[in-house]
Amino acid sequence: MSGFRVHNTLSRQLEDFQPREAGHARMYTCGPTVYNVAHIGNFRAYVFEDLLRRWLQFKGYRVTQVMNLTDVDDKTIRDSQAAGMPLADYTAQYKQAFFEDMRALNIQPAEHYPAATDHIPEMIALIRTLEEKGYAYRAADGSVYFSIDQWPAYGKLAHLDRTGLRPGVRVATDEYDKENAADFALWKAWDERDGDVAWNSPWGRGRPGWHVECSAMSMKYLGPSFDIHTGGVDNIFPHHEDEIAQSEAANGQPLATYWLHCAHLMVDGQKMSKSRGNFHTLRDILARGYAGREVRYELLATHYRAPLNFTFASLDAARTALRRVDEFTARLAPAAGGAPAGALPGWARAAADRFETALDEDLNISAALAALFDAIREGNAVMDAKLLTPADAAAVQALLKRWDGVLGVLEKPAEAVPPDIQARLDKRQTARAAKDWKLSDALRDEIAARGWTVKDTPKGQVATKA
RNA sequence: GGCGCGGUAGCCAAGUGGUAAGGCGAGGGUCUGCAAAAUCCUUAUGCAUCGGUUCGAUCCCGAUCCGCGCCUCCA
Repeated sequence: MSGFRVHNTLSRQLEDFQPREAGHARMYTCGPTVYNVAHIGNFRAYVFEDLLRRWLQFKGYRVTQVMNLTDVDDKTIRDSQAAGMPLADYTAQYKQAFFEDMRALNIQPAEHYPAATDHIPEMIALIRTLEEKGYAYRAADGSVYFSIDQWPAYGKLAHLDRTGLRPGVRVATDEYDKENAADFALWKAWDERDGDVAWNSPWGRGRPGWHVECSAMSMKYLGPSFDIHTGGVDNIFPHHEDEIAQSEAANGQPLATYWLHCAHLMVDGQKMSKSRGNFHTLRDILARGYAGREVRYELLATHYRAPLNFTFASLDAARTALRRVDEFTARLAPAAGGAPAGALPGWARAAADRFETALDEDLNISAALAALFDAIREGNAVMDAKLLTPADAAAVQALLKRWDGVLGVLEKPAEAVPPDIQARLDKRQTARAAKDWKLSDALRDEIAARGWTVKDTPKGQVATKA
């Protein structure tokens, strides 16, 4: 028993997490299509996956995470052509932007970020295997399709009855050659809209279908069968269903044991998406003066399987909540005074237990944060009563650090005080020593005008960036 | 139509068959030269609606209403 239970989309049940290889968790997390800057709805999924990753590490597992970069598909081709750029140059800029945003959100890097265009041979090999085993067929135009009629388990993830699959409204004109409307492309024959984007293959020039990259790359980096596969709920069907069909038909073993899917980020009650145009990018939000850390908290604080309605009001609430965390840690440091950590005080021990119990239960982040804030309240009360020993304070500091290994949001990035602000702080300190309140207040106004806030605490002035 | 998610205080959000965590906001106290901040306390007789099971249901069962997602672009 690992104690960690996860909701598996396959069974729609909570299941105890047991990796295939003892002590090692292998996970594949569907990544971005790099045709544009990702929006924060996309990042909700990556923050969820980061929490999952960090929780596995907290539980003592070595984690191998793979996140793919989809750098060839209809949209990347379309938009690179519109920009008049080679595909690789066009996608490179969005790959870079993606990693910048991931850093701003304090998301730990995965072990592997394979790009689709670097794995065409692996995909061709997989398609050949499927062809040899009779799961794939070649259509008149040179495209290769997966035949779901040859794969009885089709629909097991989405819980779809194949007879109930309604023919899609959006059936592309070049898909008349399919035997079954639900068959999906493994290899797409080149057409003129693809321009110079094409690779040679046993079936002629063309490009891979969307789903096949994930099957080929997960196999390469994680083996034919691994532990966890994640993505947004919109990936359940068809993307993950198709991945399962391809991989399991080719390998004859389960692709992944656990399938975890996170709910959507909403805006005004509707799914945030590029096509709806109701999205915010991280850049936009940072430009409004919010910190990546605040956005991370906002995305993190709601359970991953519940829809999250994004508002600036809740981002403000996140900021205020984090300020409370910061005040507590700032207060704890002098209380500890560098003393060695003792045993956790009882109230902190209880909070630590609740924190772990909460995250063990399918990453119940709300209950874990409740434990955090209870600890802060009790810690403050104990400090008010001057009952916290340095050893206690050091132990609580260590607990917060341990928690932050999971949350990635408690530690405030240091703010360097610029020289002009520091000079005013020094002058103000002198003025205050002389009880020259008029000058002190004038300096405070000057500092405020430069975007900083001064607080007078028992230990002196503290300046923070507004 | 099929497969799903959600409806808990002003807002956000956990949770349990025995009487509602936490965050934000609000009100009050403490601290303070003033301020700001902080901190402590208080803040849902009720958990969409209607039935049922039960000694007892927000939590179990049934039905209904509302919002949202997927059903071959989508985290």
